[in-house]
Order: sequence, then structure tokens, then C-alpha cells
Amino acid sequence: MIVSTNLEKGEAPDQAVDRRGRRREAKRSQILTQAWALAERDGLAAISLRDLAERVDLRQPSLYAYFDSKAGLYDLMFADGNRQLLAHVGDQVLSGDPREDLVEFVRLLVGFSADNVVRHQLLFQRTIPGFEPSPEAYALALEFIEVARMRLAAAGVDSPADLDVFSALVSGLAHQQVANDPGGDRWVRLAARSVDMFLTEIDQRQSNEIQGGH
Amino acid sequence: MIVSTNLEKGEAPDQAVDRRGRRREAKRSQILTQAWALAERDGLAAISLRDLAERVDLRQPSLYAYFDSKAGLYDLMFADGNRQLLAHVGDQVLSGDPREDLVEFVRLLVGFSADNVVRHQLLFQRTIPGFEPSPEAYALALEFIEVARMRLAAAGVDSPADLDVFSALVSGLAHQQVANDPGGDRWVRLAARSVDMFLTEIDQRQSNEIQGGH
DNA sequence: GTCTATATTCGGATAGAC
DNA sequence: GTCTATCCGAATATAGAC
Repeated sequence: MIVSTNLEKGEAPDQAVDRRGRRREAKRSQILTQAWALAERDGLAAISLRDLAERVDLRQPSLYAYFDSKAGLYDLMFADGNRQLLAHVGDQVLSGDPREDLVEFVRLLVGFSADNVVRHQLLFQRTIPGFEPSPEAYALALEFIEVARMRLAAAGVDSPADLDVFSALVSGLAHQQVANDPGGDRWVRLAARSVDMFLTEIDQRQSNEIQGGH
Repeated sequence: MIVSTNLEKGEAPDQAVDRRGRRREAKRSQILTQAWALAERDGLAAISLRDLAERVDLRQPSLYAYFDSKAGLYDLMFADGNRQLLAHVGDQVLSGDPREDLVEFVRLLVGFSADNVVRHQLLFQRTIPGFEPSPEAYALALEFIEVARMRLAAAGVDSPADLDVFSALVSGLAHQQVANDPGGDRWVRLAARSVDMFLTEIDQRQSNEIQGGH
């Protein structure tokens, strides 16, 4: 269900993209799809440009028309993965009940990791030794964080410590899902219970403060 | 504070280990120490046997007297890391209050990950593509799991779903700590609050069941 | 158990023609 | 933008002497 969503930023959809541009974009998309597939097979760090070229019907040096180093490829993948994640959580139809929406958001998030282990690794783990995303790619990551922040704010969560506990809880669900039941839903199913536990604790903490508890 | 604890299993400490054996053990320990250091610098997957040999004053082929492939090295490291983790949590002095002890256990665990990122990666993440620990090495991982299970049982936690939520919570704290504040304590500090939140939810769930709640 | 020497394969990257 | 040809370095692993 994951489709590469790698369109150029400010591209007008009319004449700016001529036949040449389309061909190039198609190849670019093909490269990303196969890069993810290779990462799934061999591990993210072990992607070989030779293998990648073969899979997209190019000679290995020709790849350098699409990125200027292997780190550049990871940067493309980082941006692509974030666009896919944004599209995935963007599909959510809000119910109007912020708590319920937050549960569903967590389900979508953990489900995304479960179904896309290598994307999870590249986006949320630091598995590539020297890799730092470019500012443009990182902006997409910030965009996602902003979505999460808004969902939490709607449910009344906004203190830094609360956000840290929440991020730990969600990343833990995703991590356990990926590490111990990849492709399954053993931890996805615990999303509702976990969010409930989290929100209840915050409610109690706040009512304690109102009553003058420590 | 981490020391390699790689003693042979059933070795009698008297005459069984002669001068030769001691030298060999010392080298073995040296190899492991430097392997961890290299992994920290270059990433776990990028350890080079050339670099490793140089750091322990051997020629690269001589390493094969200590393991028979690179996977064998990872296996040694996996076992070593688990022994260190067991030693780390084994230092804990129990207070008699299982809840308090559980909090401290989580603090030790998250602290271990925070201070030993690569060990955390090798033991808890699946970052090396084809690596599977040998049965002997995996037995040490099971030993740790058993310790955790006992600590939880003492605090009254034993249902499978509860254990899954707990494992997600703890691994999430560790993961966020490692990924976003390596060497710090931003998530370590949340251990007490998180465990409390977790145990409170279980208490409420149980009292609901007694009262005939859903 | 450690060495020298070497096999073999594979990696990323560049030059320059078309 | 894609190709052929090639460079250069690095990787793991093995053979065989001491």
C-alpha cells in the first residue's frame, strides 16, 4: 500500500513537467522503490549501488545522475519515507473525539512501523553510522512531529514531560512490534489500552494538582 | 564501568587455566573491548577485522583463532553484552518493596542502554542483517528475561498482555533515551513515573474485574 | 597461535565518449 | 542521461611456514 510520493517541491503540474521530466521522475520513483526492497533484503546499511542499478535497468554509474553519493541516496529515502508516513497518518478521518482520534493515530503509527520495518529504522532509529538528513529532508520529519503535537494538544497533552512519556510509549510499541512480531499486530492491538493508560494518568495527575496534592 | 566478563563456562579456576589459557583469555577480553569501541565509532555493522586486529596487536588472520567468521565475532559480543547486562542489573540491592524494586530495575535497564548504545543495538534491536545468536549465547538473553519476569511477578504482574505493555514501555524509554539524548538522562528520569502509571492501570483493571466491570 | 602472502570479491566513485 | 572502462581501496577468508 506504500507508494513512493517523491514529487519535486514547487513543480507546476502543467507544462513545467515535459516528457523528459516525466521519464526522469518515473526512474526516480523506480529507484526509490527498489532501494527500499533492497534494504529489506540486505539491511539498510548494506544496500549496494550495483544491485540497485541492476534492478532499475541502469548501469551503476548512471545512478549518479539521481544522487551524488550513497549518503544522497539515504537522504532521498529519508524524505520519501517521511512523505509516506505523512500520507499514511493523513488518511485518518477525525471523529471529533480527541481521545479516540489519538488512539487511532497511534494505531496508524505503530501499524506503519510494523508493515515497514526498514522505513521505521531509517526514520526513527539511528542505524546508519554517519547519516544526517539534509535540512530539506528533515523538514518533512518536523512536519510529522507537528502533526503528532497537534493531535496530542487536542487531547489536552502539552507539557514536555508528558510528551516524552508519550513518545516513549509509542516508540516502544512500534519497536517491540518490529523486533518481535514483524508483520503481525501483537503490539498494535495494545495501542488503545496504552493510550488510555497514558491519558488516565494525566487526568489523575491534573486533578491531584487541583486538589493541592503534591 | 563496563568490563568484559567473558569467562569460559565450566572452567575450574585452579589448574585448568594455565599460563597459556590465561594469555588467551586476556587476548579474548581485549578483542571484545576493542570490538565494542570500534562498533561505537563506526557502527555495529561496519566493524572491520583489519581495524580490530590492529587495535589488539595482531595480524588480521590471527583473529580467526578466536572466532571462525565475522558472525562468530558478533556472537561473542552478543554473549558478552548479555553478561554485562546481567551483571549490571545483578548489582541491584532489593528493598523488599516490589514496586520500588521494579522502578529501580527499569532505571538500571534504561540507564544501561543510555550508557551503552551499541550494546543496546546488538541485544535489543535487529540491526545486523543476518545475525542470529547461537543457542549458548541466546541462553544468556533468556536468563535476563527470566530476571525481568521474576521482578514483574513480585510486583503482581504476570499476564501476557501486561508483560507486552511493560516491555513496550521500557524499550520505548530506552529507545528514546538512546536516540534523542544519548549519554543523558531525560528518559531515565521518567522511569518512576512510567512504572507507576503502568502499575496503577493494572490495579484499576483488577479492581474493575472484581467489581464486575467489563 | 601467530605470522606472511595472497586469493577473491565487492564496494563507491570518476573520466570521458556518445 | 546513459554508457563503457577503469581506478582504487577495502572487505573477509584461506594456505602454508614457523
